[in-house]
Amino acid sequence: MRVLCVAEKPSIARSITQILSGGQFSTRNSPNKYIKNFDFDYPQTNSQFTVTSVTGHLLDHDFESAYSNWQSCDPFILFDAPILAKVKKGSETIARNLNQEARRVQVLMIWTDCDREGENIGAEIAGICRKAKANITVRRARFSAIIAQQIHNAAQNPVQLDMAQSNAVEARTLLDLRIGAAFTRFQSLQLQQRFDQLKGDVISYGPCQFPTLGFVVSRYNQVKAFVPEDFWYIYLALTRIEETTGEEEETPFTWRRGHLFEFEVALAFYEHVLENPTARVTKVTNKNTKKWKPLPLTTVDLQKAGSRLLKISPKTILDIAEHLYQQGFLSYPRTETDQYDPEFNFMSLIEKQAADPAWGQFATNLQNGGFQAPRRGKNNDKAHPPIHPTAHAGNLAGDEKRVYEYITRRFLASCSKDALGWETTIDVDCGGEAFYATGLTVRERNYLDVFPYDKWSNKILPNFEEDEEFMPSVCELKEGQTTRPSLLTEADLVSLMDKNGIGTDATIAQHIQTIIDRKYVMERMQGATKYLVPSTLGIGLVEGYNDVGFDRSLSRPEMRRETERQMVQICEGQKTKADEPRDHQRW
DNA sequence: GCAAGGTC
Repeated sequence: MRVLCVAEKPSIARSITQILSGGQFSTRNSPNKYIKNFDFDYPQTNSQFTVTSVTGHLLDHDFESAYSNWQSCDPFILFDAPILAKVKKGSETIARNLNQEARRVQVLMIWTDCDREGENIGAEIAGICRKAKANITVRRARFSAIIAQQIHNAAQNPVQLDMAQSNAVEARTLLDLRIGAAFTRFQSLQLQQRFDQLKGDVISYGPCQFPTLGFVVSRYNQVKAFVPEDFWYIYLALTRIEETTGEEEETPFTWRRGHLFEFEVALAFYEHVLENPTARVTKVTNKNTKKWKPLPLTTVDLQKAGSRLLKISPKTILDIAEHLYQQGFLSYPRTETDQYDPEFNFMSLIEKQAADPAWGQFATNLQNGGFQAPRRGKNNDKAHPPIHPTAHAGNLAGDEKRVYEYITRRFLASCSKDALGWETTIDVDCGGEAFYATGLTVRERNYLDVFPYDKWSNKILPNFEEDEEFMPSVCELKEGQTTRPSLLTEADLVSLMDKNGIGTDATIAQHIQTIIDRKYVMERMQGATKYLVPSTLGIGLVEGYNDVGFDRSLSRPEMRRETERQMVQICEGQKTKADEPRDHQRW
């Protein structure tokens, strides 16, 4: 029997081939320069296998040409206009390869990622192969990690494609196109007519880009509407001569009440303290504490860290990681998974870092007993492991080097131990009011030695005994003001989108780029931090949609959440894709 | 000229 295996991307085709063939295979070129066809015998199922791949989705959706002219077609017709699926521009060679290979086999086995998009890509592949060979048998291999035992198991126990999941994706695809095209044309034409300065600009609407814009505008409005408030607090401090250094050291104590917004009340407390100014130590607490090592790295985390620590935009970070992946230095950089498979081979990867001049010694220490299995996060996309270095890269430069370094240090840190410390809390009573001071002694730095991005340092307190009394050297009623919230940073925006389900790990950065390209949002540097500021156009669009008076504005994330919920319903068989567009036409 | 989702 001849079997054609099709993976979602070339790298997976190669891995599957390695495992199933045991390394004995021959390679043929395909009409596409990225894709190879691998042939070998698979005696376990008495078959001859050919393994190839696509590169993600093969099809693109668009309206029939009768609907392509913006002027001559009412945008609202687009909600009902027929949509055609055709092979994407640039993917013709991939489709031709499938066509040729399918003719040679009896069975098609789909090896796309085991997620919704993977199921849909599988259906696209099946469609193309069936056109080439109508009676081809279609099977689905299910695997959640590139591990020999799982891959063999998947090859020997194939299942069926899950058409419900595929249909859910198709429903979303059509919905996004209809809504996006209709609203984009409508608002572009309307606004271009009203405002000369917008002539020639596309004013796009998208179900992801608008909530993204909404977050930026909403924070901007909060900043603008902010009115600072005065508050008051009692500040207590004791100056002592530090025994070892002979220097004066001031130990500040924090008021347990924090700060108060009414001056008279704060003053009353303060006067009471002044009448009884002797401070008494009520309690000295010592306890072990630790600073947790970082979780295994996801795409969203990498983008946040990159923006915050390396000052590289989310889009650029992903591009750099992609390039490092293609060179074989990194695992697949688009992943939601923050837990490693129990069988993951950490040691062989740590070994590869032992040669590095900067962190090689740390890697060696991990090999010699310093290793501890990484923490397990809550997310698993069942398709890819957390981002980790797969080879040592010694000759990188510039931002590539910095990104690789962050990922590698983070990997080594996650394989190390939590930092351990000793925390001291001094509780003090003064005039009936409670104050406290906290000190920290770092006992074991552990992961911190390889991960300079986390700060945790000693804060030494002088010795205090329980029931000890002292006269504070400072006791003041201080005034402060609430501080204005800051504009949104790129890292904040990535977090908000992730939390609200706007976009995916692979697309969040693109949506941010889109609202910048559309001139809805500008980047503004303040010191070393990049903030996002909405333009007049961006603010106007959001205000416009808010004013329409829907209970859920199109600039809010709820609409996307609803689409997501309905996709889950399709996956679970409670709805069909035919329900979807009609539902949305009501508004 | 419109979207969002894969991946190169």
